[in-house]
Amino acid sequence: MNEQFSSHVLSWFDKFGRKTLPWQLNKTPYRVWLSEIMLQQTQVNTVIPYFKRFVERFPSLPDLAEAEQDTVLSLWTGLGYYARARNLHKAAQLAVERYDGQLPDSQAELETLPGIGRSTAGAILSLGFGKPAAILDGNVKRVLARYFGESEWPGKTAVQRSLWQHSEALTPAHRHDDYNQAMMDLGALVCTRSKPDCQACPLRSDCLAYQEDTVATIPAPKPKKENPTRTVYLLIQRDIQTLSILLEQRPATGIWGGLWSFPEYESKSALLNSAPAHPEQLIELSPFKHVFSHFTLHCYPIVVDSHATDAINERKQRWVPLHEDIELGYSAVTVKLFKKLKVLK
DNA sequence: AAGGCGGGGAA
DNA sequence: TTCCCAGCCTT
Repeated sequence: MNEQFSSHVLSWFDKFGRKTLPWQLNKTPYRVWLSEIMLQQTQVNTVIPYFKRFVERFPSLPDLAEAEQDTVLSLWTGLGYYARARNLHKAAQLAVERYDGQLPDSQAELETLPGIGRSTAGAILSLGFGKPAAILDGNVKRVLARYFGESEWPGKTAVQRSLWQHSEALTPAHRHDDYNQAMMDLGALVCTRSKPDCQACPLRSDCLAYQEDTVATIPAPKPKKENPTRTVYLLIQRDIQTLSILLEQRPATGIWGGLWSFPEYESKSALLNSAPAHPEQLIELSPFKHVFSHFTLHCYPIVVDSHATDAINERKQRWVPLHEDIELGYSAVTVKLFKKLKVLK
């Protein structure tokens, strides 16, 4: 029964699976790990150029461990979910300390490293080390939820547990790596969230959702809650002589952790209180919204022109030249505003 | 313009 | 165990 499932999946993989993604070439545990972290919340096509830049700069795990965090974050700029980059960097350093610069090859040890959970550990073991292990990423979750006609939201603890059991039971001992890749490919290419191509699916004949015509409603959507609004005033302090901008590094944890951003204030008056006393010019840029999944940020950027002074308070700050690429991590909002500033006279 | 994606760490 | 993180892509 389970053998039939995996043999259907593997036959499909032989014909249609992806076999030449950048991380599938010169395959090593390090490259598999890096790709899995990048792919955690980001789609393949977005990841590819980031992955290539990253491995070119850091060909091996010790190279990554030795790097400055700012450099790591700069290579992550635009990819989002920056905690992934901080955890990746930390995990590389731990692997150097504990495992002589190698990734460990057991599920339990892998899961002690920050950023590596059950599914990512399984992927590293199976794809990177060739050891049998099960995975359950979003693609696999969707395929299994439909195959077993799971009508409840897959994020629920009980459903999650059940899907993991199915995944463990179905993962074959032989060709587990191809099987795992196949399940991810199936979810990404055939069993897509909307408009799945059931006619092309090797599991069609036994898929409960297909039989019961519930493919369109599985997986059930995540229960949603309202999206609150926050407002920030961004102080863009500009040195008109050198065309440098004063940025500050955010705290190591939390939103945009470790990235370099404009100082934030709750109100315009608070911002002006911290700005130079007699600015030469004060420009209020157009406010804009930045939407996150759990809140919407209303941004009010205010450019204050002055001559460079020392850091205005005890926060960690530095002047960054507008027209040079410094290796620092920035959020998309910062990148967006830098672009605006470059064309602002 | 709105909603989905998605695994892991903190609370 | 629940809640929170956070930007790109598809619809």
